[in-house]
Amino acid sequence: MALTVSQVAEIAGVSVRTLHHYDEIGLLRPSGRSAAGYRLYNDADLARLQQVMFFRELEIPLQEIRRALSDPEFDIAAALRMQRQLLSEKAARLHALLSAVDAALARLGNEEPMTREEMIQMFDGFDPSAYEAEVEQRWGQSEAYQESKRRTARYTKQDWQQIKSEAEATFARLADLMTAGVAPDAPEAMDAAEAHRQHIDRWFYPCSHAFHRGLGRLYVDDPRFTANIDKTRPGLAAYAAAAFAANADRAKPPA
Amino acid sequence: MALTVSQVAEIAGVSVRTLHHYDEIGLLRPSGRSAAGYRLYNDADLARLQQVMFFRELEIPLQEIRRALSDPEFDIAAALRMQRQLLSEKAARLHALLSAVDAALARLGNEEPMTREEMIQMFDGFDPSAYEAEVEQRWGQSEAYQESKRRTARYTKQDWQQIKSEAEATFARLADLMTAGVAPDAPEAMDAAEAHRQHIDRWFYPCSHAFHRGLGRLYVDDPRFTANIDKTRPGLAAYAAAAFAANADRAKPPA
DNA sequence: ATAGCCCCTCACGTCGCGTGAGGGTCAAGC
DNA sequence: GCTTGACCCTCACGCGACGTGAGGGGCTAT
Repeated sequence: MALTVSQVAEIAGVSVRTLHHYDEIGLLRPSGRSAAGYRLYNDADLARLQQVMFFRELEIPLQEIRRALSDPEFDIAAALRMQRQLLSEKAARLHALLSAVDAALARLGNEEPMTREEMIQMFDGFDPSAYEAEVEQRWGQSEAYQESKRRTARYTKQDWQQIKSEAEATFARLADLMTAGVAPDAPEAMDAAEAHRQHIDRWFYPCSHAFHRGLGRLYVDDPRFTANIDKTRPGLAAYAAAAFAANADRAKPPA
Repeated sequence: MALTVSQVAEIAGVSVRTLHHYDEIGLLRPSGRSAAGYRLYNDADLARLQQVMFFRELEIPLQEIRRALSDPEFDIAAALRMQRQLLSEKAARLHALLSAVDAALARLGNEEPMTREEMIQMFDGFDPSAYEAEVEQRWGQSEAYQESKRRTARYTKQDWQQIKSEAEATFARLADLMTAGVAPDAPEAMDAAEAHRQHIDRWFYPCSHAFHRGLGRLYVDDPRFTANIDKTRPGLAAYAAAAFAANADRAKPPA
């Protein structure tokens, strides 16, 4: 019943070198050796290899796998949850990439052999250079800002169009409410604020209610934002800020 | 307008070391140096960095990116298609992993602290040991077989259920056509054959029309396959083989 | 006894950087 | 004019999970 390296390798679909490696780092030591020093694996070794491969497939570092398998107290659930989180982020990133590639291919299909410059256009569908430096100062190295930069770098032109129209829609909704004389802490206004928060959360960075309230303040404090927003309707920036704050209070009432 | 490493790093969201590295390997050499030897990047350099980051995000090796950017004849479309394929496979794999993790977590939530052995069960939802040796002989070390082994090792129990029901559906479709007296080279039969081919292609290995034809032959030549398929309806294996061949001819007519 | 395939142990290579070590540069404040 | 601190430079080793020989022994069959 004792199997040699190549047999185990074949069964498990890994390379011989991989088995050597796992032996070296103490992740999977064969239970026996032949007289000539050949590694000999029994059923228990195979079972352990299965476990190793499971965790490896989840992209858990080998060292951690080793610890996990040796520690009977190891919290598998916690590890799985962490890993799940990591995997779903990776998946989301992959989907964004796929649509970026599709967009690129679509263009390639239609017209002339798209230049590389055109391709890049997809990636700077908006012009960050004007605001970027100052935004940086205000938001500093905040997590949110970093995350936003990471995310936005990946959006395609199509994405940007959708983002823009969505953003306009939420502000239009707020503008209508304002014109109708609805108070910014009315439920409808708060709902519109919430829609905006989710928009940010979806497209830019994880946006808590508290953070959203801060964003509202920025809209009135920073003349560039104020000017841009008040183009839709004068006073909208202040109205939006009040609605954001009310919505934040609704979610987590002030102490 | 000339930027130093840290400025470029900040803008692009990469590390200084990364820029050093890209310089070292000739992927992105700054267009200038200051008197003191500082790297100085201009707008063209930034543009090139954008391109590099685009391809890098697609997980293309840096060396290939370098070649791509230096070769004006480089077929971007082909590269994108290849990369798309690769990415979508990765995404599929990730989703399988996610559901595997979810399944594991679900069990963990309910019952006793699930044993590792239970966890592994997910991974051998089917029993390949019975056929494996012989299949190996027939298909030998073929690329397809290796690829299939690699892929199938990763499917979860859920996946297998879906695969199984999909497979049954395609064979049921063929069985219906056969009973209805439709010729195996009729369009409907060829469409059903094509559905089966895509099923294989999706779940097991890249399955060309030619390869699919060979698969059909295997279904009639190998009594184990024949018996299993003819359980649904006697003669179905032969009918399927004929339909596969017809479908292959349709895709690429015989010389 | 020879051939051919298996096995072993070093040990260096790969990729995309991270992370110092050791030292020069530059603008600002004292 | 000198120090401070934030930049910049060039080596050069480290990492993670193996790949890929090199050099040598073992096993089995003809």
